[in-house]
Amino acid sequence: MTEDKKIECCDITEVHEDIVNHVRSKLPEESLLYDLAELFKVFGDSTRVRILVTLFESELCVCDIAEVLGMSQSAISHQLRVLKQGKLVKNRREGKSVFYSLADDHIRTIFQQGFDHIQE
Amino acid sequence: MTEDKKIECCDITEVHEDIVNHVRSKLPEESLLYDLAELFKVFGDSTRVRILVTLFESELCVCDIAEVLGMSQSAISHQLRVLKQGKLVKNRREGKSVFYSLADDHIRTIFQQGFDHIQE
DNA sequence: CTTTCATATGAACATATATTCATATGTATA
DNA sequence: TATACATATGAATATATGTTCATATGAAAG
Repeated sequence: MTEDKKIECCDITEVHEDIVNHVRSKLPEESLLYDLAELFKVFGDSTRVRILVTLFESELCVCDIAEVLGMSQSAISHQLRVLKQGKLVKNRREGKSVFYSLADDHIRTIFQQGFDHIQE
Repeated sequence: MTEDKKIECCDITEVHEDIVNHVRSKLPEESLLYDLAELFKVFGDSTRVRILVTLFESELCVCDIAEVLGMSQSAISHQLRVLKQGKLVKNRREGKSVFYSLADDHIRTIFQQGFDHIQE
């Protein structure tokens, strides 16, 4: 039952308890929300954002990304690893080079929505 | 001019230099990309994601959010501050309580796209 | 097989950040 | 005014994370 569940804070207990229970019943599964946060965490670094935006234009090898962004090959490589783990980029080998590209198109949509939010 | 700009890595210099210059010219302003990363950084924490999803359902006071998520009032209050700074939530005072709600609807769209990305 | 070059990776370091604890602020009520 | 309660906040702590440096891996060429 729910009536043995008591809310300690907030005086107007009954009203809030209803709302609390309703909201709780509507919440998505914990693991889904965790995964969502993990996805946004990957987007939440300016180096990774810059890499992804760079890849909007063209498939690129690691050293070209480093050149475009003015950063070390190692730093870029580490971040590409994070992006790959998040399934945001894919890569293919061509001789000594490895070319990276966007894994799917949700990224563009999400970034566009992000831009919209910022610019208002 | 551009020809004095030399790429140290990558043997096939000429080809890559073209791509690098092209991509560079298409990149959005640095500050915009920084702000975008800052926005996603706010989304990139499971407590804040859970707070936002909670607010999808209903306006709530701080102690109710804490109750729904099973966390301390202080922790929630600190995170609400971050969300407020990111202009993702707004609040209004009603007596001793402060009610928080979503600041705009981009958040739902962004989260939906995030869910879509995860579930494929 | 050895060398060269592009990329990947482990360790170390510095920085950022989420939560807790204690306490301050602000509002309503006795 | 004094008390109670909801919220906010500063300091401290623990943990996560981004970059650098050194080095390993892997592919092409001599």
